[in-house]
Amino acid sequence: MDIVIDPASETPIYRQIYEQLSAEIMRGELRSGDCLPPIRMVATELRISVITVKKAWEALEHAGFIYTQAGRGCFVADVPETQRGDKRAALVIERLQKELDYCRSLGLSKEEILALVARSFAEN
Amino acid sequence: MDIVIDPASETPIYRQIYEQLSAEIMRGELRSGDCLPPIRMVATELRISVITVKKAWEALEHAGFIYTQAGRGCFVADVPETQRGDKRAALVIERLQKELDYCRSLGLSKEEILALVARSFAEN
Amino acid sequence: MDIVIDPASETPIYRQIYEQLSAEIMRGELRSGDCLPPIRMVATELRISVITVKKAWEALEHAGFIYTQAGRGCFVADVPETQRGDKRAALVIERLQKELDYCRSLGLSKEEILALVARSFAEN
Amino acid sequence: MDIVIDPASETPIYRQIYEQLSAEIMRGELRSGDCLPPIRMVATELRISVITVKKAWEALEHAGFIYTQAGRGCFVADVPETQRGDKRAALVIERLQKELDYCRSLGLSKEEILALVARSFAEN
DNA sequence: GTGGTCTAGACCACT
DNA sequence: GTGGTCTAGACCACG
Repeated sequence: MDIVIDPASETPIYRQIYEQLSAEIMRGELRSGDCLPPIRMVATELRISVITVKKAWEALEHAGFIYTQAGRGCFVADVPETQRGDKRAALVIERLQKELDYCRSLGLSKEEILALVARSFAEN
Repeated sequence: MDIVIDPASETPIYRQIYEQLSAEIMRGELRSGDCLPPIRMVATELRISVITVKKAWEALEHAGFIYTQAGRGCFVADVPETQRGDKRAALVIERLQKELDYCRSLGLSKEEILALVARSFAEN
Repeated sequence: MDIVIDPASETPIYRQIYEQLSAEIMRGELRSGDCLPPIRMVATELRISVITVKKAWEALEHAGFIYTQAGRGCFVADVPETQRGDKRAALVIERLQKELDYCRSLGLSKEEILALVARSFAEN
Repeated sequence: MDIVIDPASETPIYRQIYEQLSAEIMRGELRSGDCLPPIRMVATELRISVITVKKAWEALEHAGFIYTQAGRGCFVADVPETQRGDKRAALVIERLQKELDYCRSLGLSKEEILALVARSFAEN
């Protein structure tokens, strides 16, 4: 469970956590039933407020990625393989679509964008 | 000079205006020297506060897209053709790159992303 | 009577005119009794509003540099040689003093400032 | 962090604040990483509107003197020692040069100006 | 608690 | 008429 925080980023910290954990769950790195570390511990390690971690956890629970058992902790929920594709799509497609539309509004051509995509996948 | 506001959007109104106008300037629809309509008029037409329009204008001036002559009005600045490409790139590539990286981190394949791009350009 | 306007400058146009004309009078280039050109003519030549020229003229009259004869025009006032020094001082010393204080507040040393002064006089 | 407001001054309040704080940062009195007091507190102490303070803060951030972390506060940015000289110069030299040129155009001699400089540094 | 956004409305300087 | 500044006061997102 790696989480990297960029305090200078425009995206709020709790959202950075949410995006990274949800991605790990969908990639299968965190498996159904796995227990998440206590929020106080995460907060200490990341040097951020407990409230912020709590907010990220809530977002994850709300989206169905984790569930809470009062007094015991938080666990990774069971996301059936078939649903993962849908979730991924729901998470990302709208955002990407917006970004692409913005690119087009600036006059970027389809070719230019395709080149960027290719580069992104070539990098690693 | 078309501006469309979405009050429900997460991105602040003044930023929506900024993005649309900067895009129009970079596409060359608004030409160097063109006089922008008075902020009060824009405010009335868009049914928003003068101050919100002013904030957008300030952002545009700050970014070098327009310049102000107190008492006379605001004018489109001279953005050399060669710089336009750079500005567009600087504005958009970083954002798009981030989005693409996030898509990949969710496990989206290159093919899935290319399909989204194709769809975006097919729509209109 | 040369006047050069910089529309992009922060100092208002009427003040640019005021400063240049008052300087010309104090240097003796415009002499006591000389008739100034009609404001409409000045406005046309400088491509600015008549109102702006009027404002500059009023400022000059208020400061005692020119006087108006209704229906005939505006004339350079009689500024005795002895008074010129005082007027110059009054005009400029306060402003320069402020500027120097600001330089000091930024930590500029006396030597650095003296170097700037020397350079200013060395240029032409 | 001393700020003194002169409500009677021609220079806008937010600019007075900007100039004083930027000077303190460049002199090294406010150090990189230092947390600025909350804008509402500053507003209360100076008996001005929060918005006016915010405007000053925005100008400082825009110029790279401070950075903001929403929800946490504003912090003094890291201005490398080497850049400080440049920033100071860029800020002040142009203004001082203009002022000196104006003095010369009024016929002030180099000696007179040097005397003013000497006096400015003799005062305190 | 912090800053970010938006509102309505006033007054001033400049053209 | 234009933009520039300042006001008071509200609501939201973030930590």
